[in-house]
Amino acid sequence: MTNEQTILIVDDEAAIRDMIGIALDTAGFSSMTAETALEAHVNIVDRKPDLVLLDWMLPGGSGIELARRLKREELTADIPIIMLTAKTSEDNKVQGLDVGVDDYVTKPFSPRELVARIKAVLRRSTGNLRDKPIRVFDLELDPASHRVTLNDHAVDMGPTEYRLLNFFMTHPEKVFSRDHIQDQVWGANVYLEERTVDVHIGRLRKALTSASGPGINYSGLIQTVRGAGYRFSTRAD
Amino acid sequence: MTNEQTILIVDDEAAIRDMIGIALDTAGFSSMTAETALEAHVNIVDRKPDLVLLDWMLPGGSGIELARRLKREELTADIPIIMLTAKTSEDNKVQGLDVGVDDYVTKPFSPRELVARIKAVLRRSTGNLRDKPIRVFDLELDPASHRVTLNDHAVDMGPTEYRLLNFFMTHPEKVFSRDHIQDQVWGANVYLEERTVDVHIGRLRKALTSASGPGINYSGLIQTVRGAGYRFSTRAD
DNA sequence: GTAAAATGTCATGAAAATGTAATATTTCAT
DNA sequence: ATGAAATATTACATTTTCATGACATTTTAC
Repeated sequence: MTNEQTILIVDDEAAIRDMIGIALDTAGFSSMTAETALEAHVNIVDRKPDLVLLDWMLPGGSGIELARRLKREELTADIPIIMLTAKTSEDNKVQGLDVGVDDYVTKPFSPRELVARIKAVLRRSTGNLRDKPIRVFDLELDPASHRVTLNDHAVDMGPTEYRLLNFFMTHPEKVFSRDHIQDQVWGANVYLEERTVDVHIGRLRKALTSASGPGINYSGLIQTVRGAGYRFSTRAD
Repeated sequence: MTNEQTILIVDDEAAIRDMIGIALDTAGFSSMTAETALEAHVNIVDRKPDLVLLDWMLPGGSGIELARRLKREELTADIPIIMLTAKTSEDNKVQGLDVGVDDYVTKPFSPRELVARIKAVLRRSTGNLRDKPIRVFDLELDPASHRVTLNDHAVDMGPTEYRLLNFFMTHPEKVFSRDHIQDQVWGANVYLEERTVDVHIGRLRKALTSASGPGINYSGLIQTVRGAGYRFSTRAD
């Protein structure tokens, strides 16, 4: 499947994980699972799911702790979280939403309800921030259509170069080390040669160059910072 | 580098401690070791390592206990912990690990994977906070973008000159001996000719001069203190 | 399945940065 | 003024870092 969204299910009961997994599968999502907060955290950092279903009542009360932590760290703060809980207490809700959790589903729930909530949250979170096109001069990256255009002409590049450019355009005027770029673009704990980043930077520059007209060359936006990494900047190098 | 990061290895097997120690050394970390949870705790409080590698199978199950304790105490809660676990023998016990540990690695692991995970965790925990730009008149050094500007024009300099200027701008109005500058800019355990500092001072001054307009020359901020060293000062020499 | 596209690694050469030594200049006490 | 000491500047060999093209392999589209 082309662009299936991935949901991470975090629950210590296998029966619940299976049930949810089947429901998600039916609804056209792919899913992965974790039993513990630790396992979940590693999975999230490594594989960046589109949404996390998180059981409130994980052993050791670590569900809420994990949620707080995910929202605190920049790398994971954008990933929507739906909390699952058996309790209907208002306290929990307040506490959970306070942490920045996106929604809240109480057990027992129907698969249909769960799927509906998931879709709603995904729609909301992708609709707000990530769907807005980013524009720098005549260079535009449109997440909705997954397209990059320069002077309204499509810029041809591979998926990795797209993610790279997307990361740069959403984090302008900052240096990033090759390691950091790997974390953001490839996912943490993917072991690549450091130079691989260079190669993709080169490919991105080339794509921008061949799309640039005779005027300014947009590849100049991707700047090499010797000894430090790379930087996306509109200012002269 | 200015601050070499220190990793504490906590494992009861000497062979594993040695192996990890060598791997870390190769990767440019310095390391210290502890055999028992008690010894580890003393080391941590005493010497504040940047990260702890903790075997959870310490005698008496004290590895988990130590992790829990470290995360509970405010003084040590911010120190990242990576758990070393044997093969997932008893999943039930693994759940007890949900104490806020940052990552885990299952034995046997490759040194490469371990180092990559350590770097990733360190990036996540320390990379978030970034320093604010420092400005002196029209000279600005911005750590986030790793850039020096003078009247909004980029000042071109090498990495060493950047570190040098960064050190001076964060420690203005004080004289520093060449030795002290070496420690701060090159690192404590690097031996250089004393005159090397002079050369880099010269390069920094030159960079500032060629970026300065016809008005005041910013290289005057880097002042020679005969017989003592150098000083960064906004006051006339 | 097959062809095209994408990906990651390596080798190579170019460019930049670095540290040292040699030489030039400045400073200061006398 | 003069010479010694301290610092500045220059030149250069070496090392480090980066860009790029080639290539084998994997993934994707059809």
